[in-house]
Amino acid sequence: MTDEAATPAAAITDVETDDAFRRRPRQSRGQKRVELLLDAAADVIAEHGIDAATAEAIAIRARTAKGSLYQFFPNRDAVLAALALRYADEMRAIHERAFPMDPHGMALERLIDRIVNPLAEFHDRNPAFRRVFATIEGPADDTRSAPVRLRGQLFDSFVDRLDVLFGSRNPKLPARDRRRAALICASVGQSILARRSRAPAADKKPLLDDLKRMLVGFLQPLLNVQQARPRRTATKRVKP
Amino acid sequence: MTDEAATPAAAITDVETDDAFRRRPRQSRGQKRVELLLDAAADVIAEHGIDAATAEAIAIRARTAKGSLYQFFPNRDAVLAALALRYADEMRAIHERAFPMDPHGMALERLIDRIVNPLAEFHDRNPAFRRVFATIEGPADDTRSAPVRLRGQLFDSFVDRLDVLFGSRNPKLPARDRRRAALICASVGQSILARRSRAPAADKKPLLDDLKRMLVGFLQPLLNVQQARPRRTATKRVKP
Amino acid sequence: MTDEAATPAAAITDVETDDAFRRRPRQSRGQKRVELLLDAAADVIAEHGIDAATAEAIAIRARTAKGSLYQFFPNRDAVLAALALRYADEMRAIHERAFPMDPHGMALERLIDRIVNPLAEFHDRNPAFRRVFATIEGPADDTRSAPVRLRGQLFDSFVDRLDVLFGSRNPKLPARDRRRAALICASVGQSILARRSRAPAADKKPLLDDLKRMLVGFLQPLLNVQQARPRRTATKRVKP
Amino acid sequence: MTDEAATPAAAITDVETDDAFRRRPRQSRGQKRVELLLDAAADVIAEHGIDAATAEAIAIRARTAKGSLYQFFPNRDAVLAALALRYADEMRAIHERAFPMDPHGMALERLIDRIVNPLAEFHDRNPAFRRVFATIEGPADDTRSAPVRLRGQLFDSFVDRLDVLFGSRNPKLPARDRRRAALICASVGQSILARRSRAPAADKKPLLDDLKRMLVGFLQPLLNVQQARPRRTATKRVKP
DNA sequence: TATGAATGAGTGTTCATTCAT
DNA sequence: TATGAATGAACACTCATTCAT
Repeated sequence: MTDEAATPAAAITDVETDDAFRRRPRQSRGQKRVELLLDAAADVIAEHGIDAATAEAIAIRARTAKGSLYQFFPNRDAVLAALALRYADEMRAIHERAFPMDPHGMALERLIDRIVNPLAEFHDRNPAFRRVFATIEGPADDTRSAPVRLRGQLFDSFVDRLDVLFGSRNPKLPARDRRRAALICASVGQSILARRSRAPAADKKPLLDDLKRMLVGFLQPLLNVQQARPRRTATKRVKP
Repeated sequence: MTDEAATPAAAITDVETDDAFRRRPRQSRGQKRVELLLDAAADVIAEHGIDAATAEAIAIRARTAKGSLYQFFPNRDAVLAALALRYADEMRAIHERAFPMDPHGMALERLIDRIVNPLAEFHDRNPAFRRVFATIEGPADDTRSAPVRLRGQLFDSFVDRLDVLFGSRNPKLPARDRRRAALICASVGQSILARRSRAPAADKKPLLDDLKRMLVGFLQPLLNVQQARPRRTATKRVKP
Repeated sequence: MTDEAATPAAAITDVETDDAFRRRPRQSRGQKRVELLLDAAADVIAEHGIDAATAEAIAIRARTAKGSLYQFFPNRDAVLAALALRYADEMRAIHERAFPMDPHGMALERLIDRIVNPLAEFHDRNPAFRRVFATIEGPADDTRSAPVRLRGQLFDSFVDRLDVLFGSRNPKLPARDRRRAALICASVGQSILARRSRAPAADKKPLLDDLKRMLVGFLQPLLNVQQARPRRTATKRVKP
Repeated sequence: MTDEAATPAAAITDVETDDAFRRRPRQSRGQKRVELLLDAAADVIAEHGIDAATAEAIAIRARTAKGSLYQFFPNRDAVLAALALRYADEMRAIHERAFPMDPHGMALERLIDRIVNPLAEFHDRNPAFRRVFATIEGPADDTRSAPVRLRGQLFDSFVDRLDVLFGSRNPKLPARDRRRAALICASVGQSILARRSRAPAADKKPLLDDLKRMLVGFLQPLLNVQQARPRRTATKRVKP
């Protein structure tokens, strides 16, 4: 179980670790500057989109000289890649907490709550994330840019997690169906959560409820086959 | 009824009609050239992404001189806008056929089939569409480019259509809930259809079925309330 | 004989023909602009050295916008490569005239005159050539720049020519010695001619004479072994 | 005699003495650091060319911080200038040993051996020297960099030495011819020695022999006039 | 003092748009 | 009118040099 969960988690973090930095900053000043630059990049992306996140725009936003950016990053894409990595790290932490060790004893609704709620909060908190990394666009070109590649890896690792989870919930479910269900849930979740974050405050709660209801409705027939489980003596039926 | 459908349809087409063309070509010669350019733009976008759709790339793909492009379009964005318009036109035709005059007598499943199937086919046929226009990213900046604006308008008009449809299916449904349901369906549909088009052939059918099942499950409680009333006693057909 | 001469001649011209141009200019205007740019590059190099031949400096010198340079050349190095090609073409013409079809009947002094004189004139006329292409620096790095590569190829093809010539003069001369002699003559010639072109006018003639005397002295023992040739009936000893 | 030799020797060393060092390091510690930096610069130049010898590359190669470089040198050119000075010092030592006190009693061949051999060895040992300082390119611009200026001075001082030497060998030789001969010998020597150092091992000895033979042949008529006097009648010496 | 971060002018390159032919 | 050249503003990236720690 731990292993199953560990693999995809690692997949997130190992993304592009190699050349993400031109040189790892050795003075605390540099560490701070790197964070500043990533924050600046996120701000620019959030406000003006990824195409506006030029080296200069990022530098200006970070109140830094353009050259400083290249002290730590080999090129502009590396900044975005590092930003993605930072998101990936936080994502991993969220996943680690969200995906329960033993999901068998948990009602589907609660399970979904546990996963969806922190993701919703994450989307709310990171406009740049939803703007760049919560997109559907797929690979069609060899000149893939780092952010696009990372976006795919982030998504895939989330699908992996769901895949494993669904498998442990219903081992009878054929692998193909399981993976497809995972893909759909990830896709729908990403899509609705991104939209929800931009919705007026009044719609946020209902949108989240609707998403959950949709996922429950979709997953129920796939995962709850073994409804009458023997080890539950007392009633306490989580779901009627 | 016709009106209800016409309004959002018009919304799609009237988008940017004013300056989209520098000079509306009346001769079929020019018309053909425009179509060629739009085809070329779509091809380039499909293969290399929107950033690669430079004026020169489009012209080369269309086997035309760069200058000719500006004979018909005031600027590069106008090309993309025109492409979006062309998609919008086809979309409108699809909607016109898909959204039935009298949806009352139609089972929800059939209704969804009617709308989703042609859209799925449309996504399959237009890789450039899903690559650029089937994205979530929303407006956040004044310097927004035409394609982004149009993408939003396309989406909104689809939501409008669904909104109207849902309203005619269940007039009791509060406007706010209705619109939200429409938004969710549009968002989910777009997301899954775009992904489906890039999926391996074997997955295409199941993905479509899953999407439909998901939508039915989500809409059933919202739209089928009135149907159940007369035959309430016996059957309880809601979910076999 | 014709073949032997043709091979190295071709070697000069085939240098980098492929991507020297981003796009071959199709209007006569463009042709002129290309020539202008090459002239400008040559001027800048002649006056300020190759490091000063920046894209901007060349453009300014050619009274052109910086961007125009990239209309015809894929990058800055390609300009220098094209310049080298132009030199190579002229060189080839010079060689074609200088290297006689049948050198057997010609005194060594005359042979050398025929080769050295036009080269001296060429060096005089092309300061940029001697500044960049008449240098010794050899390969030591993979990131070879086009001009350096071309410089080597130009030199090598000249050595090839001499090699062939020496071989036809004295077939008994071992290939290794022949090639070495060719290398030395080319190297010495290049070195002295470049220096001569920068010398005060009064020194130009004596420097040329000295170079020739040096070459004659060096080559005499290698090439004139078969001194008593039967087909020369009358005395008319060109060189005692 | 000592004076004659001393003047050009001094000329080599006095070059740029003033500002070459920002602060002349008195502690052996600093001295060592300076030597390390110069070694590093030479290495980088030898391996990747002078353009690659950036302040950072040199510092990294010297396992030093970039800032330390500026502790000892006012700017990057000063590093190269100091390197040139170091070469000049070694050169001067070589010259001091090579240029005999009384060359009158020495055969021309031995004289040339004495000068050429250590220079050949020096070229072999110092790839950076031949890469940067053994070039023909002459001054033509005020913005000339220190290395170029120094390269010229090194060469000139060698010419001076030869000039003096030739004068002492044949006082009758007109100053103009003498200086020209010195120039030619220096130029040819530099050119061939640089090439020889990059030649395959098997060619090194023959190339050196050829160079010597060439120089002997060239200088014989100019310097050995007084020796030939007694046997003038018969032989018809090649060029009196 | 030694280290490595900060700075910004400069260079190569792209590309939308205009213009001459 | 169609073609492709001309233009210049923008952007990515480098590197000598200065500065804070």
